[in-house]
Parts: sequence; structure tokens; C-alpha cells
Amino acid sequence: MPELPEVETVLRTLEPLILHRTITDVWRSRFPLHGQSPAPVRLRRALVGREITRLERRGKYLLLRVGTGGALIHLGMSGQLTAACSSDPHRPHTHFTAGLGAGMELRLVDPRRFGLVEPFEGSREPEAWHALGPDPITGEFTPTVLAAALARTRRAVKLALLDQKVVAGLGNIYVAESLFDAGIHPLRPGSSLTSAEVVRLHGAIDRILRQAIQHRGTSLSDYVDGRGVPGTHQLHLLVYGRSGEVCRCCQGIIRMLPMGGRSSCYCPNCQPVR
DNA sequence: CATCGGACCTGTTAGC
DNA sequence: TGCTAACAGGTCCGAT
Repeated sequence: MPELPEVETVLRTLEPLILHRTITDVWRSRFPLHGQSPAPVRLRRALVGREITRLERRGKYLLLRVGTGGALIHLGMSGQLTAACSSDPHRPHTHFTAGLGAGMELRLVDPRRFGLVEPFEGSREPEAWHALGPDPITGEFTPTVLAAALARTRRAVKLALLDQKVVAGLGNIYVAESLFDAGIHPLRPGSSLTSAEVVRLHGAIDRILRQAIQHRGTSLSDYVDGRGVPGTHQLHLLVYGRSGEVCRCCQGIIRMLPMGGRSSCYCPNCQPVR
């Protein structure tokens, strides 16, 4: 579910609700997230009794900071991270909660359990946070950086853009939309792009992500922001999920091709193989 | 080393 | 109507 625009929207809506609150207690379900979950004692030691000083985002990851230390959070495919009334009953598939006082609770609901809550102590954040490539809506992602990353791979550009080391935050939806916007076929090898195409692709990624953030993310089935409110960008998708429908640009038919176990929607007309 | 495929999960939907 | 299979926004790991 959540790609960069969704995670950014969660950050913007959640941070004002939880900032400067002190975590009173934490709980996790007996089910593992992401294949494993930290021992409850590790979560407690890193979080309980500490004040939330900041919520940060990089790519699709969130970092909940409590002074020194905190927790790295990922929403996986189906995660919802919200601030709720602690008196509200837990919804099914609630896997992590943190009491915030004043009758409030931070909750992670994640049916598919691909999400992650990884506590850390001290100044060194978990490795996954440092392994990420440039975040595309800060200044670190430039056409030059993208060109360098694509030049050194023969992978299909679609797969390269899904690699979080190349650019952090894109997923299946926004890669499809960005490639369409740039007029580039998803199967083109990364190293085959001309510099003009890289510049176009970089601009497309920037534009698409900013639009999606303005629309507070894409809610296809279960994405909601930190208050539980869905986004509206699904109303603006031009290729993702539109296989068989008419291209709004050329009136051709949007096609889908299987790549790396998942599907890529594109317009054969607007995105020629060349 | 780079790259690909499968595994990890549950819920929803399409098709028989 | 009811069952089964395919598919869904992500990431990691082992094999090639």
C-alpha cells in the first residue's frame, strides 16, 4: 500500500498529534511482523517513559524519535499507523500500540504483517534506515544522481526504480505513473536511457510524487493517514490499475505486463519500446 | 557482483 | 450460492 506520498501524509497528519507526548506503555501482538518481531522488553526499554521528539521519513520508512533512540517503522503492504482513543476497541490485526497519555494511543494495524517496528537505542539508527538511497523530494535526488544509478544497471528501468537504493520511496503505483508521465517503456534497460530521458524521468517522478502528496496519497483499498482519513490520488491515476481501459492521453488501450512477479501498467502508444 | 524468483501474510475478487 | 485460484501497494534471501 503505502509508498512515499502515503507515508509522507501519515507523517504530516500524525506528527502534530503525538509530538512531545511521553510513551506510557507499549504492546505488541504475539504475531511476528516482517518475519520476526523484537522482544517486548526491547520495545519497552527503548520507548517507555520517553518523550516523542520527532517523526521523520525517508523513503517509505518512518523514524519515531524519543530523544536518543526510538523506533523504525515500515507500513509494509497493508499497514495503517494512526493516533486513536485508547478507549476505542482494537481493530482486528492490530499488532503494535504505544500509549501516549491523555487517552491516546498510537496504533499499527497490518493484516498482511509485512510491516516493521524496530526499536533502537543510542544515536545509531537501524541499518535499514541507512541503506536507503536518495529521497526524491529532498534535494538529494537530482537528474545526475538518477543518471549515475541507471547507467550502471542493465535491469529494466521499472525494476531499477523499485530498488530502494536507487531512489527511496517509489513502489509499483508511482513507478508506473512516473514512467507514463515521462513516456518511457517499463522494459527499457536502465543503461539505455538517454540523458534527455533521464531528465524527463526525474521531472516526472518529482511532479507525480508532489501531486500525490497534495492529494494526501492513493487509497485503493485500505490506506489511511494518521487520523484514519483516506487520500484521493486514486482519482488521478493515469495508468496504474487501468489495464484494458482507454488512455486519457492518446485514446489507445492501457496494457499490463508481468514483471518480477507483479504487473506493470503502461500505454504502448505513449511509452514506445524504441 | 548483479539479477531473478520465491517466500513471507491475509483479504478481496474473478471465475467456474 | 459456494468454492478455488489469482492477485494486491513491499522487502528480504538464497540461488544463479
